[in-house]
Amino acid sequence: MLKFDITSEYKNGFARTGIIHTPHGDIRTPAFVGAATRATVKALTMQEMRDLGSQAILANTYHLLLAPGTDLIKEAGGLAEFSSWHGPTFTDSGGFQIFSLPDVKITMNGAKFKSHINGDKFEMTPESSMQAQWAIGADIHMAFDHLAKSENHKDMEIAMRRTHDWLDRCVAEHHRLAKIHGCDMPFEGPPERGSARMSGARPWRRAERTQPEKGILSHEQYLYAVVQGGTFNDLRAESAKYCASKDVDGFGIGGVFTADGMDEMLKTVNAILPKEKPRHLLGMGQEPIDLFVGAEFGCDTFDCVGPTRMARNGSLYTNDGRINIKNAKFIHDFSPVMPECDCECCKNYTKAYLHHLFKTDEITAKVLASIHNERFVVHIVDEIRESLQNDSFENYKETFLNRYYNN
RNA sequence: GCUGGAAUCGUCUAGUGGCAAUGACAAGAGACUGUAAAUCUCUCGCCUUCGGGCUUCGUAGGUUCGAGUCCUACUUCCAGCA
Repeated sequence: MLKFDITSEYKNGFARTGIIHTPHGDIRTPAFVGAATRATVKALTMQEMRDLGSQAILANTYHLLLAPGTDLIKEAGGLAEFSSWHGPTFTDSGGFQIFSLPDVKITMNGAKFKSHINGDKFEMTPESSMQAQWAIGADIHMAFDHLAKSENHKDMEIAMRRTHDWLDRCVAEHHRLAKIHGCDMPFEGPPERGSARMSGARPWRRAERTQPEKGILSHEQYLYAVVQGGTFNDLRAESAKYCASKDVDGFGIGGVFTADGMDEMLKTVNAILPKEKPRHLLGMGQEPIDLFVGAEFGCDTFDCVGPTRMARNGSLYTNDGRINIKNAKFIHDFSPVMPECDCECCKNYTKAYLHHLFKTDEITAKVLASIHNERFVVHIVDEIRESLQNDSFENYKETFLNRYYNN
């Protein structure tokens, strides 16, 4: 079982701070997890990710299945080793991507789809997603879920029930694979400070483990169930109950697209999910309000492609709202993107310079912008964690959001 | 000097008698939430009460109901020959 220590609980009964102990190191929560879909955070090196304070990354099973193939990642020693991240890792199941493709056929077994790269036909099932994720070897896996994009209650209910059926199969397959990998021993707790596992230099491996099959990743891997139900809180409650009853290590909350109504939904879901297991809010974090509301109502980790995608497109976060660095008004602006920011971009470069890099399509433009945006969201969640611990969350939230959204 | 060719929106470019006139780039702005995203959308002669109005294809004339397109002259540029 994944070890999760709750270090403080907030007075509203939902928010908390904690530490998730993974085989590749600890995650102090709440935490923003960098989206490294294809085993890389676009435009950034893993060293840059470490330097900007990222604690963990999330890769995608669908993308890694298509390229370079999950067996190759296993051969390389797993996601952390392959990518040189050497820290805590998550994988998404592939459900979200597959159900975003144009030609998806849902079958009894799972979902049939075509590669967006070359049209190759694939079928993904709960079992194959688990197998792929075990080959990729992230510390935390997501159950294969059906994300419906409908506004219709009946459609959402059908998708939710399918997600629940698939969850049972995911759990069974996960435990089968855990046994094969020699990871069925109880987790013994966090490593000692200064150990290889704490430093993150190498994947942590247990000393007294039965010798695994050759080529099999030997570290513990954990499974999160994914709560669905869309915008319907009765379905959310049902889904949370179902997921809570399963033998999983934590929970993903999926199918959320906007902060509107998210507070009520999270109150419903997180009141049902067991407190002692971590919760990941899937895909949310492009808007600062997502992070505040998410943490306030009991989510421990977040991932989102928004910050880096917007960075590549020239949209940069500041405490006064987003700016488009490509706008002509920045041609002569020799101040940093955000003077209060401690990132490499803001400490060393001006808006005028960044504007120039973007207008001339220099690669560095995307690098520096990505460093800044990723640091911005990582920092917000770090501050949220601090403020929850010293009981200043409400004040921080109000001050931040007022300034961000009223400028 | 002679001969031939060419001049179209910031740039390059399509357009041989019936549309403010093609496409690309540049420029201006917007979008982006478990990344089919180094992507996508809009604007791009001037004015507009969004119906339309006005002025445009080197310059000046001409032919024609109608000219970026045909004719004449001029200007500039390019190539070749002197």
